[in-house]
Amino acid sequence: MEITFIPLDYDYFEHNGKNYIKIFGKTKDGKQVCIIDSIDIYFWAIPKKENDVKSIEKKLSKISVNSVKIIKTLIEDKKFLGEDVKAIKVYANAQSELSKIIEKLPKDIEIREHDINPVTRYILQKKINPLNWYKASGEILNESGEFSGIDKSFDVDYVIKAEKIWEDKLLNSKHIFAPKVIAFDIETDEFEIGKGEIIMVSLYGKDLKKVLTLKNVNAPNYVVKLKDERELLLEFAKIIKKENPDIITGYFSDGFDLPYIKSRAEKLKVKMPLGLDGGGVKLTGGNNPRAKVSGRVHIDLLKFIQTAYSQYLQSETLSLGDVANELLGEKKKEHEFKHSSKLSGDEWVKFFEYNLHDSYLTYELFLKAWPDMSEFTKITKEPLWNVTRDGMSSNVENYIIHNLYKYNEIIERKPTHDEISKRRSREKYEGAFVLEPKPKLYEDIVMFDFTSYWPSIIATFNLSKSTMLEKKEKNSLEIDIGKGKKAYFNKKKGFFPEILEEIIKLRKQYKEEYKKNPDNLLKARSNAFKLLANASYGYQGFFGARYYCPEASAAATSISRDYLKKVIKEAESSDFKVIYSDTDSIALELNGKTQKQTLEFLKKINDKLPGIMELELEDFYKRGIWVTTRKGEIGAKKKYALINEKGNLKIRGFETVRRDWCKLARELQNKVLEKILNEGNEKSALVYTKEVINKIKDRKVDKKSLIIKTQLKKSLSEYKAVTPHVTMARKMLKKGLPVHAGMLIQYFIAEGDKKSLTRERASFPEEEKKYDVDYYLSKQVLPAVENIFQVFGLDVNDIIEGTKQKTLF
DNA sequence: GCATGGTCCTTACC
DNA sequence: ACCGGTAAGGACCATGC
Repeated sequence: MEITFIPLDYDYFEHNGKNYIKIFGKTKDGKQVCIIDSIDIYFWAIPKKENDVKSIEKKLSKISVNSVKIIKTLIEDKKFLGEDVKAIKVYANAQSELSKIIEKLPKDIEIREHDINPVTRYILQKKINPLNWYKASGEILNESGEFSGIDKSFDVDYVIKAEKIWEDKLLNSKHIFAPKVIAFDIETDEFEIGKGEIIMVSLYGKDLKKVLTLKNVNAPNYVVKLKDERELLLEFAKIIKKENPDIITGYFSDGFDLPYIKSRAEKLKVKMPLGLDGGGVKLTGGNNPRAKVSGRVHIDLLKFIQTAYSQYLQSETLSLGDVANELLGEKKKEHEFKHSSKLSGDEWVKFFEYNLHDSYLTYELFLKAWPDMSEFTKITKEPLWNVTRDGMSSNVENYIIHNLYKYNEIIERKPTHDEISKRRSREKYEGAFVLEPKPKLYEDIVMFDFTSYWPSIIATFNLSKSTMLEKKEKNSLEIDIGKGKKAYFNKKKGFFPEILEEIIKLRKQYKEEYKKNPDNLLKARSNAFKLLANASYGYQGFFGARYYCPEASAAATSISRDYLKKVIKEAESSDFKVIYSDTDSIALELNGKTQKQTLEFLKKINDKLPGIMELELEDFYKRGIWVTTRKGEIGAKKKYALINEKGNLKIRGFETVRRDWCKLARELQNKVLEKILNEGNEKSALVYTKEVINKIKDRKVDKKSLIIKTQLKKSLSEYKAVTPHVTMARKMLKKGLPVHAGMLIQYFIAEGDKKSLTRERASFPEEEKKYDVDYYLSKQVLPAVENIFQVFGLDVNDIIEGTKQKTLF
C-alpha cells in the first residue's frame, strides 16, 4: 500500500518495549490515516574529560531502572556550543522512565537532549515535518491484532505500519492544504468551569450551521432541541464524528469551552468520543490549561492571535468582538446576558443567533489566520497544536533546534529551576538610546530606520552564547556592556548568528516575492520570519532560553547605541537638523536639502555600514510636532505626530493612542494634531478646542465619550495600590459580577465632594450621575492639549478660563 | 494645610 | 513564566515644612 498524506498531529507510544510515533493525517484524496512509524529514543552524554569516553561508555551500558534499559551506545564526533566533542549517543528502550535513568548516571558527564520530547525527536530524526506532503508505503493493519489491535480503536480510514516515508516534493511545491474546520462555542449560566449547565452549543463549518439546545421554543431550523444536557453533549460528539473535521477551533476554548465540556461530561458520566481514538478532551497545564483531542487538532484562536497578531492590532482588547471587528469588519451581535430561566421565547431565539454568530466569527477569523498558523508550523517544524500555543521564545528556539543538524550540534538543555530563578533576578542591562527632542513644529522631515536592527547587529558581530569568550583572545571582539564589564566574542561565525542571518535574508526574500506577487501565503511567510528575527534578540536575554546569553543582548544594545549616534553625527555634519531618534530610527529636518540629496546621504551611510546592517528610508513628511513632557521644559520622548506628503498621519505615544484615556480627550487631541499638521498653525485647532471645552461645561457631552477603560493586569488580591479601577473591580466583585485578571474595567468620574479622591467619585457607566466637569477639564482635556498649544506659546489654562461659565473657576 | 517626591500602575515606543 | 529595555504620566500616600 502506498499513500500520499500530510501530517496534522503526532503522538508517542510504547509497545512491547519498543518506541513508536503515530501520525494522524489526511491523504491527498481526503481520507483520514494513521501512520505508525518507529522511533529511537536517545540522549547524549558528553564526558567532562575527553579521555574518559571509552570507560564511561562501558559504565553507561549497564544502567537500567525497572524495565527501562540502556540498549545501545555509540561514540560520535559532535559539536557542542561550537566546540568539538567526543560524545556518547545513549539509546534507551523507552521514554517513560528516562528521568530515573538520568539520575543514576555518573557525575563526570554532561547530559543533553534528554529533554527533547519524543514527537520533536521523531521530527528531527526522520524529517517528517508537519503540514508537508509525504508518500508512505507499508502494510495496512486490518484487524491484524498487531499493536494489540490499535487499528480497531482508531476511527480512521486506514492504519498503516510504515516501511518507508519520503517527501512528495512536487506536491509540496504546488498543492496548498485546506483543512476541514469546525468552529464551536458554548453558552452557560455560570462562568466557573463546570458549575452550571451548558445551555447551548453552536457549531459552524463550510456546510454546517447548528445550535444545540435544551430549550423547547419555536426556533429557526438550524436549532436542534435535545431532551437534556447529557443528550446535548452526546449530540455534539456525534456531529463532530459525522462531520469529521481536521481542526476544531474556539475562542478562549483552552480556558473555557473545552474544560467546561470535559467537566460536565465527567459529572454526567457521559463518554465524549471527540478524538479519532474515541477519547474525550485531555487537559494539561494546570492554571493555564491547554486542551487536546487526539487525532484532530484543537486550536484556541485567542492564543495564536496573542502571540502572532496582537502587536499589529489596534483593538482595545483581544476579545472576539474587537478582533473580528478589526480583521473582518464584522461585529458581534448585541446581546444582554440574563439567566436562562428568565429568558422569554423571543430572547431565546436572539440568544441562538448570538451563539451561532460567535462560531461564525471564530470560523472566519480562523480562515484569516490559517496562512500564518500554517507558515509558522512549516517554518518551526513543530506540530500545529503546539505552534498555535507557543510564545515567540519557543518559536525562536524551535527554529534553532530544527536547524542545528546542519552544524552537527548537540542541543543545549533547558535551564533548571534554580537557574531560572537566578536568571530572573539578574540586573537589567542598558537598552536602547533615545534622543531628547526639542519641542517644536518642524517642516520637511525625513525618517530613516535600520532594518531588523538588533538581529542584524547580532548576526554581523557574532553575538551569542556559543561565540562568547571567557577572556580576551587574539582577534576577539571586545564590547563594553556597562557597569565596568566587558564581553568578548569570537570572530569565527557561530550557529546562532548564522541562523539569524538566514532568517533575515529569508524575510527579505519573501518580502520582495510578496511585493511582486501579493498572496496571503507569501505575506504570512515573510511576516513569520520578521517576527522570528525580532524576537531573537529578546530570546537571548530571556530566562527560559536554552541559548540564554544576556551579555550578547547587552553587547547588541551597546553596539546599537554607538551606530545610532554615529549616524546622528554624520547627519549633523552633512548639515541636516537632527530632530529625534529612538532605538533604530532617526528623524531629520531636511534643512533646505532636496529628497535626492537626502537619499544620497542615505546611500553614503549604507556604504560604510558593516555586515548586513542597513539603514532604510521610512518616509518623507511634510510636518511633524514634538512636545514637552507634562512637567518641565524638556522634550518628551516617544511622543510625536507626523503628516506625510499624501496627508496620512502617524501619531505615536500621544494620549490619542492610549486606551486608558477617555474618548473625548483622545478625539479632541487627534483633531488638534490633525488641524495643526495640515494647516501649519494652531488657529483652527484653538477654535475647535474652545468648542469642546464649552460643550463640557454645558454638560452636553455624551457619557459614552467620558468612559475610562483600564485593564486589571493581575488578580484583585495582588494589588498594593488602591487605584480607581481597582476600586471599581472591588465593587463589581461585591455585586457578584465576574472579575478576573485581564479584563477591562470601565468607569467615569462623577460629581462629588471636591476634596474626595478620584476613586471615590469613580462610577459605573450605567449609574445615573452627573459627570464631574472639573475633572474632565483639568485631568483629561487640559493634559491632552496643553503641551501641544505650548509649542505655540499658548497657555490652555487661559483658554479654559476664557470660555463661558467663568464662575466654575 | 499643602507642595513634593516616591511608589505603584498602565500603556505606550521600538 | 513563556522575547528585551526605555519612557510618559496618573493616582495615591508618606513626608516635611
